[in-house]
Amino acid sequence: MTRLRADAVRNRERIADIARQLFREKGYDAVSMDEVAKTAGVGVGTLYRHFPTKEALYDAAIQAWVETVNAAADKALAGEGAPRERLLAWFEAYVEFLTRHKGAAWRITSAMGDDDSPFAAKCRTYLNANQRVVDTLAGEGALRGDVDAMQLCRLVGGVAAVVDNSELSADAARSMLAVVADGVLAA
Amino acid sequence: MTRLRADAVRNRERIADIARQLFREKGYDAVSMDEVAKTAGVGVGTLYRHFPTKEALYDAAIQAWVETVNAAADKALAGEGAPRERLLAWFEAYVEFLTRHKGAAWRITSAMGDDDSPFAAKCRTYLNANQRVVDTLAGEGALRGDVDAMQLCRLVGGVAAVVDNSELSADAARSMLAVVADGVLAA
DNA sequence: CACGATACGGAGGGTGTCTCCGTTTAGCAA
DNA sequence: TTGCTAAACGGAGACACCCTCCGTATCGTG
Repeated sequence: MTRLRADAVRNRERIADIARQLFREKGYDAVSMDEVAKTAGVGVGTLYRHFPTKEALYDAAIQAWVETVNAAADKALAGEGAPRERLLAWFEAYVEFLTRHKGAAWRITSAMGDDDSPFAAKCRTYLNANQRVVDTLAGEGALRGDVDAMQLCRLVGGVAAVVDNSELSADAARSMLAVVADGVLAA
Repeated sequence: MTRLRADAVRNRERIADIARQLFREKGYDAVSMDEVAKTAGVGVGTLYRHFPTKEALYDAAIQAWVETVNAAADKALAGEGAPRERLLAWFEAYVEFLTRHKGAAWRITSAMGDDDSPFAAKCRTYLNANQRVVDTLAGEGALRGDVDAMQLCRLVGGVAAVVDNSELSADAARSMLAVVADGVLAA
């Protein structure tokens, strides 16, 4: 295992930073690899040396915020409110995560259950967080028997994708999430 | 208003037929306009004379089945069962419609509320059908007060998109739809 | 049958992802 | 410091996609 050259490390980080900004402002489709390269002041060859595909670059660009998802789940669950409030708090946090980068919600939710996707690692993290939520609330007897974490990922991810795509208001998102919450909570 | 030439009509129909088959088998992205043209035995210019964009061709290709959606809504509502059964029957029919062509569910659900989309007409039809379902069940006092048809289109469309994309089983679809149904039915 | 309006075909323009390879440079060793 | 080699760089260009343009062929009417 040979060390990475210093200039390579610098470039990799600058590229990921630039890409993060661009993707965040414009969304996945509206940013071309040429644009990322030009903005970062490197050739496209350099881009592809560091990130084998555009999706891999995207994955790296949106990496940082994924790592706080578990903390967010804990925070939502730790509240004192009724199960419904805590579940909704988690749902809203989850949607907020997924919609932080335009186009990410659908891409990630699409990749759920696909081990070959560049987003597979992120999906596992999300699935895990949802699993903890399910376990906690089920332990309190607050959920219907047949709720599982993957299903929740898909339901809430689907809502997030629609909210992101149609640029719906937070209120509209909340009322859709309330439907899902009421559907999984014990009657 | 001059008449259409006979060969033009023939070509238009053959193109739409071929496109329907191809899109249905492979999904929107995996079919190129060149492929449609070659398979139909025409030049791409002819394609674009009849359909101004790929999305317009897609819209035409999936047209036929849309026209039966109102009948499907009536049929689902006409049943004798409890509101929950009838609502679920409608949801399943709706998802079955949207997933009949790979990739259509997300495209159409994305276009909800966008009057400029090539799918705007389809969206209105779908919205209408959902509105009738909402009106009927609300008339029976079976729904929560704040349910509206657009929200339902988005929720069920989101589920359809995920089901289509991840090629989920009918059972998996049903259990997700049950969550949505329980979330909108009066407690 | 002749002729004008209509339709056809496919080369090619513009843009996107990704590859290939000649050139440059970092970093170590003498 | 200097020389050398493996690593990294840059950007031309291959390939695929959607779509346009215009010269050619065809329909259908007078």
